[in-house]
Amino acid sequence: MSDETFAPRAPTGTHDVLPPESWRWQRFIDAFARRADTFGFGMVHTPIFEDARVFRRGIGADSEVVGKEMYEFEDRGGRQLALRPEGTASIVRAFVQHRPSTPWRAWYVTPSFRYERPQAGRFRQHHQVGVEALGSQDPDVDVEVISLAWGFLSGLGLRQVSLQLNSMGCAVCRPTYVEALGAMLARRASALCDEHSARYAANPLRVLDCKKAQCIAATEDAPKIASSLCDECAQHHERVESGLDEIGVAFVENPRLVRGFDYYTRTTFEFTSSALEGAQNAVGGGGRYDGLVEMLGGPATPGIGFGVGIERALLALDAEGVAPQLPPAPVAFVVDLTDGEPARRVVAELRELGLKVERAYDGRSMKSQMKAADRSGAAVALIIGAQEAATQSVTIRMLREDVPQRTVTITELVQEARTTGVIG
RNA sequence: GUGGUCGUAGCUCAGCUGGCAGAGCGCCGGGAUGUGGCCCCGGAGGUCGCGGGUUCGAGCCCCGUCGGUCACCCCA
Repeated sequence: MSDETFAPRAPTGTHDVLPPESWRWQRFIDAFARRADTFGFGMVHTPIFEDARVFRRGIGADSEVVGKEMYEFEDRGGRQLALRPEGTASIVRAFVQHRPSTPWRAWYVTPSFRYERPQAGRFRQHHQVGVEALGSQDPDVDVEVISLAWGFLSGLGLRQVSLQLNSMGCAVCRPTYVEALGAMLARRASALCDEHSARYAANPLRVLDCKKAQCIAATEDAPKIASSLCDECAQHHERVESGLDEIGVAFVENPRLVRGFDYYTRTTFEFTSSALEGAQNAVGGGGRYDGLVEMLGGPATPGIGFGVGIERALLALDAEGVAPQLPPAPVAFVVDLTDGEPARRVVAELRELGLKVERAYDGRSMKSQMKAADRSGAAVALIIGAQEAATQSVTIRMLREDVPQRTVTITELVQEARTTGVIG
């Protein structure tokens, strides 16, 4: 592309987040951070790229996300790296590397990359907040993790979100089930959808998740994983369910819920919004991954976590009509007609008190500055003209209420602001 | 990867069977000399996504291409 026509844009499927939208993001992340902290999770940062094997091993080399959608590249040193396609594997890699004492609880906020065709609610770079709890297989941890997600989503104001729950079994009981399911699918291969009639054998579980009418019909009476769980898994699942009942978190049992990553064992769950039309209705999901730490070279360590998509959750809030909160307006806007030191002093001293103060620049006309003051949403305009500058004072003009304006010295203004926390 | 749809001012869009590129909003300036919103006047701002083709003439028709958007698939 020649320089004359070079007009850069954010790459396909990526987006800039500007005010006021960025304010919503900040609030969203803050709310999650506070809630995660009350549950004892500490924030963890990991690099957004990893040795590609970190993702390939745990998520599954033949999974959609790793096999077809991962951003992979070779760096200048010949290393095979990949941009993070989901949050869990990196955290587990960090756990294996640093071996913190267990139980270990981490929360994160991160971009996540998948090479997909963008559409409503789906991007090549999206963002998630999430948690991972490592080192315990207690079903109470499952319940806590799920209730953290649930409480967070409803705390945002979401009402049309439902929780779907399933158990994927473990290394002991799942193979038996998958074999039985595969055998059954083999007998009906011709009844499956085009894609799965040829590929069901690679991962029979995925067929259960297929939304095509043929597959749904052909698997209607397929064996349910719930009925082939081993005793330990069945007991674990029951305790998760009763725990959720106890604390009043409603869920629907969905034996067809199969998530896209191979590392899941036992508890899996997904939060879907009925306010989001179409297929992109999952706002969050997660599950237990009792074998993942070992797969990444660590000691046998159980774990469970979830991720919530920031863009999806905000989309769901919009769809439910939850009004976004606006950033706070400045408390004062300084209108300066003298291009003088007093205006700079007022702005600096008020900001030093922690007050949000704005002003105009470039020596604009008073009319222009007053318009800017009004548009800023400030409650008060502090006017400094030749008169005020000469006496080190400001004229306080209230913009939102009908009261006479008054003039005070800058020293008085700052003193008043210091004691009352407001101006005017 | 497949398909639908749309690309005209910063934003939202109009532009007739092909004939001088427009509006609203926003922005800047002004409306008796220091006062915002409402109103009035003026101004800046465009290679009509890009490249070919047809034509006396293309924003409009044809082909290609890039991008946005929506859906399939998959997922947050």
